[in-house]
Amino acid sequence: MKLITREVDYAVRALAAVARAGGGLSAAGLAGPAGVPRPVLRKIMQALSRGGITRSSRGRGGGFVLARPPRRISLGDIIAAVRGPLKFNDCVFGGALCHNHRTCLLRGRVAAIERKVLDEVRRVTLADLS
Amino acid sequence: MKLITREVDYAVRALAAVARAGGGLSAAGLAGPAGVPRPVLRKIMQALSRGGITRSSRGRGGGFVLARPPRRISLGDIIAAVRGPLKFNDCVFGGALCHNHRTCLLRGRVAAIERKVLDEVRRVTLADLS
DNA sequence: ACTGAATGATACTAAACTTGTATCATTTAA
DNA sequence: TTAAATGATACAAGTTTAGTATCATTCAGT
Repeated sequence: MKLITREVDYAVRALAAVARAGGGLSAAGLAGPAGVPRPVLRKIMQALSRGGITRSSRGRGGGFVLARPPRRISLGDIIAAVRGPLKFNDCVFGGALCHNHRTCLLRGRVAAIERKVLDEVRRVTLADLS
Repeated sequence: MKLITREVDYAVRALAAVARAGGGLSAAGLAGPAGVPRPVLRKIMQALSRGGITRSSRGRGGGFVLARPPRRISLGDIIAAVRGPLKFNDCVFGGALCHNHRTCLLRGRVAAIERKVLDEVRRVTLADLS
């Protein structure tokens, strides 16, 4: 099971580069140094913008800047933007079939673990990763 | 991302049934009540036996029993047997290409989180889940 | 011995997710 | 007007997960 997929890894590297640069950086400018295929990086940067982590400016000379300081961008934010929210806990029986859904012992335990992981990934910030 | 895949979920249910039964249970006897396709359950039970969580007896009247008391079978054991060890941390660059492998900040953080999750899944036992 | 019920091992198919590619539309500065 | 950039979206390939099928082996009961 991967917590950090390739896309998350790319996203962290790209954001670190944006943070270092201070000014705006284009996807093309990011992809090269990071060793990431340009179209992939574009998709990732778009997801980060949709998630409110970066702000983009279009057109010639455009690019991406951080929407807030690195210390206020968490690994959890990045994962959520790129992959959607964490879900350790996909009930096999989808709630409909399983009457124990609310009381299921496994699910309760796993939900608790998931909350801890969420705490952890929110505690790590881009500032720690740059 | 799923910590609990369908197979792990099945495995927990099946083991809980074995624990309740006290005596040995066959895959066929387990699959029905749990609502799991029989061949799937067989594969899972085989994995659990290979992992030393259950002991099997073959031939007529055979089946599965727990290899040790429920309190000593952890969710971590079950996950490891069915899916292999947890790996949050698949380095994108596979170590060969990436010179920062040892110092990579992201990897260090994620490894720490992984250790915590390992602690957690080892702390939950089959006895808690039955 | 024979038979039927059971696991061991393994190969295969199907579905879902991840990764990477391609295209076209829109915006903006020069 | 043009070139450089993002927005949106559709598509293809690769990998993982889920489920199926088969044959070999073991063992109790007759």
